[in-house]
Amino acid sequence: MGEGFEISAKESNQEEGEVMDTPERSKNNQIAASISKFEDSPVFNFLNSLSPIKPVKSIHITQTINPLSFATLPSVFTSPHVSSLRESRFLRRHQLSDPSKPEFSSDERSTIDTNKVNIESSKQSDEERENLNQRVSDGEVAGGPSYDCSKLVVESAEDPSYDFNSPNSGLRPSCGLKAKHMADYACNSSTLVPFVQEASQRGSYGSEVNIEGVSQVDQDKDVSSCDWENLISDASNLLIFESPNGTDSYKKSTDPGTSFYASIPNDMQNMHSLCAAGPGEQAGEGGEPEHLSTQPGEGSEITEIADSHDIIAGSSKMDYEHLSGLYRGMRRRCLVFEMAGGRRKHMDENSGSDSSAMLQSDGSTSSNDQKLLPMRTGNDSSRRVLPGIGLHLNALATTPKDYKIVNHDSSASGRLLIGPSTSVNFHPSTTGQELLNNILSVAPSDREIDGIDNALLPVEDCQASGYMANEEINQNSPKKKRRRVEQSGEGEACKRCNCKKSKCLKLYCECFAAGVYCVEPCACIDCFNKPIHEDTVLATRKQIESRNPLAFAPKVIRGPDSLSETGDDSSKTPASARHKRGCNCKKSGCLKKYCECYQGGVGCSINCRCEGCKNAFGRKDGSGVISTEVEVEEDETDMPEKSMLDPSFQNTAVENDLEQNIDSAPPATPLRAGRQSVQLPFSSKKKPPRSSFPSIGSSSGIYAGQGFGKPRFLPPPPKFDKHFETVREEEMPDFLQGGSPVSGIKSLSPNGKRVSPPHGVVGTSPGLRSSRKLILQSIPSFPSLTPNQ
DNA sequence: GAGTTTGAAACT
DNA sequence: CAGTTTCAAACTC
Repeated sequence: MGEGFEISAKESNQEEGEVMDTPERSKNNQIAASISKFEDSPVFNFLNSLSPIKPVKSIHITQTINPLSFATLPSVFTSPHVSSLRESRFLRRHQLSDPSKPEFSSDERSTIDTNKVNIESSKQSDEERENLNQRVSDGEVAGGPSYDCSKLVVESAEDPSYDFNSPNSGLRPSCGLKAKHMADYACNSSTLVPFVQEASQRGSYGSEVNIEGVSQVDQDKDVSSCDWENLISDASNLLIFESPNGTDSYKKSTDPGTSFYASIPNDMQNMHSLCAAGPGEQAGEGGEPEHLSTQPGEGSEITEIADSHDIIAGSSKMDYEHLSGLYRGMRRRCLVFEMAGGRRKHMDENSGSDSSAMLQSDGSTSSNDQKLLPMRTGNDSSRRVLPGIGLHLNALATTPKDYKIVNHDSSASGRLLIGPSTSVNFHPSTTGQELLNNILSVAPSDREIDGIDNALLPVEDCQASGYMANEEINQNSPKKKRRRVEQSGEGEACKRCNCKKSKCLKLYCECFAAGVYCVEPCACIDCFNKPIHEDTVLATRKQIESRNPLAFAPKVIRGPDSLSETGDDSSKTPASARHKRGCNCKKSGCLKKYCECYQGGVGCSINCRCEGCKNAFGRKDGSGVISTEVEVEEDETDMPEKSMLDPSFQNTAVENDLEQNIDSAPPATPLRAGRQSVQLPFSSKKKPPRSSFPSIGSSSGIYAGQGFGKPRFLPPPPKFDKHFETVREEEMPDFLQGGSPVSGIKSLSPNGKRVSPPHGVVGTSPGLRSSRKLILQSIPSFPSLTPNQ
């Protein structure tokens, strides 16, 4: 690994120049090359020794960590791309690494990536790009020089992909491939390659991972000494500690080259071919984001694998499709924002031609995801750097490269920034195949880039994502659109606005609020929320952020507790989630979508100033689920509604009910009493604790993640989907997580009824408990966040 | 499809 | 920070 990688790096350096290597490295590389011969055997041994260990760690770590840290991790990008498989291993690394990553990985990789991009851009002409795009669409991997990388990825990926199926196979082969590819292609993509390799290796489950880490270690150590034992011991250490760097590198690698996805493969076959490439890239690009999202654990890993696998294999494993679909959604969200940023850069660098480049690289990866998501994590590092708050815009501004163009084109409408919300994807029923179908159908033949703006991403997600797609696309009427969206369950991802006066540059605009560009389906007038007006959009976002840093942050925050504790339930149960600011409903009883809490599928919390809260998902009181009781009590009028609930909600409501075990109890506790009364949040069950950990349940901001150092993707506000919520938690932006959602954000006590403690945690109960919560929350949340970032 | 209601966002 | 206005979604007819 190390050799191949280094070699590639050298070559790349020649071409690209510079970036890759520091003098030390070059030396190390040379040395390593010489040493490598010797090392092989020892290294392998070393790896072998290591590999067993890691798996164990990985497993445990994932489980333990995921709940708390993962949310952060995923956001980090860190190793995510590596893959679900890796995650287990890297879990620690990620956390540890995250901090380190920025330095090491970000610098080198980012630079490399940029170089690549530039190179590619310079090399490729627009025509070539177009050709590539077409190829990609066709399923062919692009052949251009820049594209070579993609090929490499593909090839290497293939093995891995298969490996995924059979974990055992493949590690070394992949390595060999890597080396070859690296040497042969000597593409700028060197970064990519490593990444791919890693991905593939990881896919193989691990031993490979060790290798990677080892390779790095080897480099460092080779120079100094040949003592294998020492190396091994060191390596082991390194693996643990340094691994982060490795992960970083992976991330980096993924970001740059991989960042670009081919827009969409038309055919399954194409898919397959693309998929072959895809794993690497996807893993690489999406990988981070994906991982971020996926980190959750074994299950996540599996899903990811499945995704990659599916994509890669093209295999059409239907089984995985669903999962993949989910992930895709996840990825998209994440990707989107990242994309946005990355994309823009990319565009800038490439001078707009990027799309092709992106396509190429992406194309290779093109998997369903790609189609769906144009996004790529792209250069996470750069993004990470961005200080911005999590706003998507920020992310965009900062990380132009990431943006991907979704070419979708058309059919759909346009381009959307992918919203976090692609919640649709998550919907169980449709997900996989539908998405694929949609995607396929949608196949973006067009990729014409309007320009940089376009780069931003047209997200297909809405359309692709789901149910919505076809219908929505066709339909223009805002109402229909909305409803569809709701029905689809998507909440925000595919939002369609109908703004008349706000120019879609205010939070009134759902699209804007979600960090997404308005698309055709939108019925907005005078819309400035389009790629063309990117500058304006970004500026506006900044202004809004300056006013309220969390303006674009997910509105719904999930309590970590729920995650860890409740586990399944928590993820599902809305109860754990809370609206960051809380609602202020006066007349709706929090039983209609007017209520953001209700709309987000979460219960009202202390932060809420609502009157007569009947929120079926949970009252302020913390009475938790409530539902019926409350409703019964006060709302006689509302009752019908409750039962009815919005169609869109029904699903969620049902789920919630199941999860929450809604108190069907009619008795209604007087709404107010419950609410205000502060029934103990804790009493309600999980709420208090949940609140304590702020996890973001839904997120409105697509971009958001990036803004904060890490590119977290805020999941779209899942207004309806709870699935999202669970996922989101993981995805939650670090900052969000760190701070108690509510507390951190704002203490709401407008009315003074309830004041969230300063730090706010969300604490449901005012009073003493709140204090407790604060402590707990504050502590866990922040720490976790920082490390990753 | 038009009009009303609602509550968040924006403004003062 | 509080009150008011603006806005667009949600809802109703």
